[in-house]
Amino acid sequence: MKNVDDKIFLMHAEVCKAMANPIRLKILDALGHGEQSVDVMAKSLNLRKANLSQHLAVLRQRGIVATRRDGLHIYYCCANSKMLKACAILREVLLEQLEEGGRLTKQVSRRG
Amino acid sequence: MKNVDDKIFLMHAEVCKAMANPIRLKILDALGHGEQSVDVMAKSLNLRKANLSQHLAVLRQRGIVATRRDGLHIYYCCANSKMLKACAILREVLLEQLEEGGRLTKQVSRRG
DNA sequence: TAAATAGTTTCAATGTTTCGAATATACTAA
DNA sequence: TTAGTATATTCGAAACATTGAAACTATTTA
Repeated sequence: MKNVDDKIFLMHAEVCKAMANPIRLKILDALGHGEQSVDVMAKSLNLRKANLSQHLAVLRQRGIVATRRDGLHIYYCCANSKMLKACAILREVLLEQLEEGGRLTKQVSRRG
Repeated sequence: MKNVDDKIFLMHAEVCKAMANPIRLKILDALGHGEQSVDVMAKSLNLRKANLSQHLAVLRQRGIVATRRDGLHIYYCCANSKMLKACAILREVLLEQLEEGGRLTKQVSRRG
């Protein structure tokens, strides 16, 4: 049997794969503010329902989001706030990089 | 021009893509303990050099690792410790899920 | 300079992800 | 039961990722 570390690396890669799409990251970001129905998300993110549903399925399969049905509507929420925390840290780094990049670009154009 | 948020979601997805592979996560984990040469990593991770180099290129292109040459050797290190922090949080969640799963399995088999 | 070592890149085969379109399922109301 | 709304699944095509093998570049040493 495979050891626990290898299993964790595999699971970790699966989670990253699930997050490796800008639409799915927007979905997670939206769910960070509270649960939402597919319908509402489709409108606010401007996506076809079928496509949104496919992305939600990916997140569901990896246990990143959880669902609750209420009548016709299915409400999605983030399954674990620590995952949002991990996302937030990465975004922090990227924002820094973006700012850094902007500053460098300005310096270069000032020189050119 | 695309707005900053969209750009961040795209960059974030790129970073997740780069991390969405168990080999690359093992590489990052190894680099968490300090810089290492390709040669040493190839041996410790039991990978062909060409393949390791391909994975390192993915991490390099996304700015996740940085390099330094010293003579014949090229040393890789993690470019930003916050990224390791984000990885650590995700692994924490996954370890919890794995433990939770194990506990449930035991309960089920006790009942069965 | 040639040979050796460390690392990278390119190519082609194979596998995976993404999407829209069509189809299917779950629930509600008439 | 039928119709209607909300969501999910399946399929096929295009785009993308992963791999080993071979060819390539950079550095050191003789």
